[in-house]
Amino acid sequence: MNLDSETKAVELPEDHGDELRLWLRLLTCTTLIEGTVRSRLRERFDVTLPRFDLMAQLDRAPEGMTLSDVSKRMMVSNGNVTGLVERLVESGHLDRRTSVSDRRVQVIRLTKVGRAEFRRMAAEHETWIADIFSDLTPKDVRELMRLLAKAKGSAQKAASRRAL
Amino acid sequence: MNLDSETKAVELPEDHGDELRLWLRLLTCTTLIEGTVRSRLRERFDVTLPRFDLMAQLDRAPEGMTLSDVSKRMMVSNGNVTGLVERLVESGHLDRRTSVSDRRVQVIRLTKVGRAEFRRMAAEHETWIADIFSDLTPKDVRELMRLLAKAKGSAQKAASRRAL
DNA sequence: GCCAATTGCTTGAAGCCTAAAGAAATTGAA
DNA sequence: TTCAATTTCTTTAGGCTTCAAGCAATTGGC
Repeated sequence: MNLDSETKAVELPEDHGDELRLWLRLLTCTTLIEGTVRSRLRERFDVTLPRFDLMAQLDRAPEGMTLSDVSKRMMVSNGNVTGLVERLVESGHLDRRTSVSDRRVQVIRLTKVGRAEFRRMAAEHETWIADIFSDLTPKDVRELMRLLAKAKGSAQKAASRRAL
Repeated sequence: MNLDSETKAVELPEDHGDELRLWLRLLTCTTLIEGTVRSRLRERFDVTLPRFDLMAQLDRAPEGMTLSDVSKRMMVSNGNVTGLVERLVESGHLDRRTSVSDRRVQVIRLTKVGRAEFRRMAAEHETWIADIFSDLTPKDVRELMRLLAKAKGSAQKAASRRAL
């Protein structure tokens, strides 16, 4: 039995430098792309990224979504969604109504105008993303998808461990 | 000569769905991890993520940095840095002085207290990150690093193309 | 030296975001 | 039925963030 190795595990700090560098690189990539997308959305359509993201969620839900659904999907706070929705209703992109079966619940949908405008933006948005990743081969893309899925699973597990 | 393939390239929309899904997954991963780190920083040290990030930049620059340097490194606006620095000077973590050679320039550094506190936070922060990525093998980590580096390069090229 | 352009930073307006507290509606156990 | 617990959403305070406009200092071409 090797006492040293046991002692080591407890007393010596492990080397987590690689993971830290991975996190920083992930963050840099995302920040870079997010910034590009944000400024293009503003220049071309005078819309903010959070508004675009919210409309994207609703575009996939023709029946509408509750504010809680949106909050979970976008991984932002409830209060945040309340404000975002308020502004998008104000600008005529969203329709909001109280659920008949539960009067606490607000159901929101894209208006006709909102949907048309989103589709127009989304088409162009997709080409920006393709441009941003244009140096990656299809294999790179697949491999990144796979590894990020694994990373996501790992992060979710860690988050739920913490939540206890 | 294949006329069809030329026509296709111009008239038919290409399929960029994979790149879009990759972007969404990248964003989800980052948001998830960022949220975990933010709440742990708040719970354990009552500090915000932007403050931590700024201190991390300064920890690596014993000679100090100018606000512009910080702004570029953190990829945030100048005005943002002005406010962040203001609050961290106020709380005694940062020292700020006007450069003698150029009176427009503000040089900021960690104070003794700021550095000590950052080191304490950073040590724990590193273990959180390791925990978050604990399902990834060393090979996964290497491979992700490589592919993200490639993605970063691609995104930077796209951003500079756009800037013209 | 002069002054136009540039650089570094700050300010102000608007919007995004969180955490925490609170209001209103629903649920479910006794 | 009753009412405590839960759920859904809003509100508030504080901080983060961007963009655009503006001020002050420096630089570079003449």
